[in-house]
Amino acid sequence: MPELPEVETLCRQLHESVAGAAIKSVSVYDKKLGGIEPLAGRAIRRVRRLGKTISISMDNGKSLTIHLRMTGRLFLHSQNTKPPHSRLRIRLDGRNIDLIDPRRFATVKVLPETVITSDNDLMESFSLRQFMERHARRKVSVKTLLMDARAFAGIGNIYACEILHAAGIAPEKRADSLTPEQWKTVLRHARRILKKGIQNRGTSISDWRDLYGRPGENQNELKVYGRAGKKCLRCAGVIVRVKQAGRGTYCCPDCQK
DNA sequence: AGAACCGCCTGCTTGC
DNA sequence: TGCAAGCAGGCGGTTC
Repeated sequence: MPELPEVETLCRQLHESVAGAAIKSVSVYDKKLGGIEPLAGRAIRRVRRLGKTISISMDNGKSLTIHLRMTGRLFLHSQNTKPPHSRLRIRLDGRNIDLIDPRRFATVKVLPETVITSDNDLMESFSLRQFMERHARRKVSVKTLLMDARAFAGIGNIYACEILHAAGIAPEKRADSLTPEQWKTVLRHARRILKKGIQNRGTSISDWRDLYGRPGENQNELKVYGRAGKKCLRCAGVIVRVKQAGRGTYCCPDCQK
């Protein structure tokens, strides 16, 4: 599932490959996506990430925004054939960007370009003071808070599990019970883990692929996610999988307190 | 107001 | 072997 590192990978690759290109046409293959206003003739200016959203800004002051949700991918290719589960195609000069999405949760919109200043993105600007004021006293679990898009941009289930394991904090621990020092520890590990995820072009635990169809390499770095029953890599414990707020959560009961 | 829960989807896994 | 049920989960909307 695409989280911050996966979406950042796609945005960097898109910007590198298609900035300056002109859109020839856009085809929507899935009615569920709804109508997209015409984009033919527009030139792509830049591609950037806003949380987990991909924003492709064009030369008319609007931006094509894509959210991949669970199983969405973008695939840049030059074939005429339609890949399985392709829901939308953006045609450029001799190249296509296909939105591939088996579960059909992804969303696509054309929105006016807005100057958005996010203050909750650990890879961009993040205000610790504002975070402490707004969220540190909340009664939700620390894992739920890590995955709350208002508190942190782009952190999903896999990276939340990894961050809490690295920080030695139990996922069900209440957010309001962490000291400022513990939050600093969490944020330090979060930055490190997200950065490494980007360097590794994402975590290909199931069907994640980058813009060119290549798997990422960050699955080799995972310390807890998907490792139920295996030995903890930090201590002598055994990783368990528990259900928390409806999501599979991996942690080590011995070294996460 | 804040926290918990629901439903959207479909491919894969599990159990009989 | 085959088929149905169970499961996965981001996030907007609804309910408590």
